[in-house]
Amino acid sequence: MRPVKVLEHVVPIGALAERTGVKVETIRYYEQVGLLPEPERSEGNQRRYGRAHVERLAFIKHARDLGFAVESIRTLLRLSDTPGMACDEAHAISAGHLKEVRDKIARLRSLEAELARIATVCSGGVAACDCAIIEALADHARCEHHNH
Amino acid sequence: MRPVKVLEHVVPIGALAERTGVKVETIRYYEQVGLLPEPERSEGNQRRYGRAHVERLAFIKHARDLGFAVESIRTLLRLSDTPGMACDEAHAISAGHLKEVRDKIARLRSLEAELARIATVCSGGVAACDCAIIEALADHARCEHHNH
DNA sequence: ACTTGAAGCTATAGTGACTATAGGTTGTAG
DNA sequence: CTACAACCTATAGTCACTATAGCTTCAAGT
Repeated sequence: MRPVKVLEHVVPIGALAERTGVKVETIRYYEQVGLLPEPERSEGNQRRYGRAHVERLAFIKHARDLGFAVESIRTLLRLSDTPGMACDEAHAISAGHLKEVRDKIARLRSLEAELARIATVCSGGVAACDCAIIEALADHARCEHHNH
Repeated sequence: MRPVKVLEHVVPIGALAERTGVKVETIRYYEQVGLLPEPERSEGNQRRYGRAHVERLAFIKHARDLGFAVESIRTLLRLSDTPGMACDEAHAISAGHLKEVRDKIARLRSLEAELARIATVCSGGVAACDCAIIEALADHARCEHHNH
């Protein structure tokens, strides 16, 4: 049996990137801002990640995909590291973020309606248009979008 | 009749900010990046804006509120400055932006569903939760959100 | 053993669209 | 004439990366 020189779960940064779908540069960035702990290094000073890093980075990736801010993720990670952790706080972060997402959706729907209106004004051919889109943008008074 | 020292439509930057709802710093920024032309200056080197500036800044504000990128606005302004302008191009920019907004809405709705699911897992009391939100984030396999 | 080339390293600057700060000057009302 | 708000420039900071330059290390092939 050959000596186990490289454990299956000890991987360089490129492999970690491939496994988690997070870019190499982004991984180094997460380390820099303290989201991902500093890993061991090879003799030649290259990063070597273990199973714990893979899991932690997967957590971060999933949370980022869901739109959580890095600051929120930092808190969530801290909570998950705490043994008898405060579930309330995690719930609050999650609920707060859900509210933000819903607000953003509402705002975008309002924009969508206004943009659709503007876009159709000009679709009737060159005759009516000199140019209706430009005019719609210039003339706020005629705007049905009142969020602002 | 008193001499018309200050025309009603020649205003300092603060008044322009108030009229358009754009912050003073942002106005200077727009000038810096070439969206808003450099205005006349007072003897003491302070900016003095005329009616044209008010209108142009209102256009920019409206377009930004609608989520157009500064780069798109630059193009739209160029088009609106052209006499026999290319309405097609304005229409394309507008339609492209509408598509972006719709894509963004779709993505956010997917996030919303997943977040709502995660948030409810934990709402049944402390018993079931150690902590379900953290677990949901850690365990991507159980995730119903498949955009990523 | 040696070469080559991909993958890794650090440090720094750039992105978009502002926002904030420091430290100075001007305009105007009392 | 004195306060003081409003203005000025220049520079740095925000967020979450992304890109670049100029190196070193690793692993596979000859």
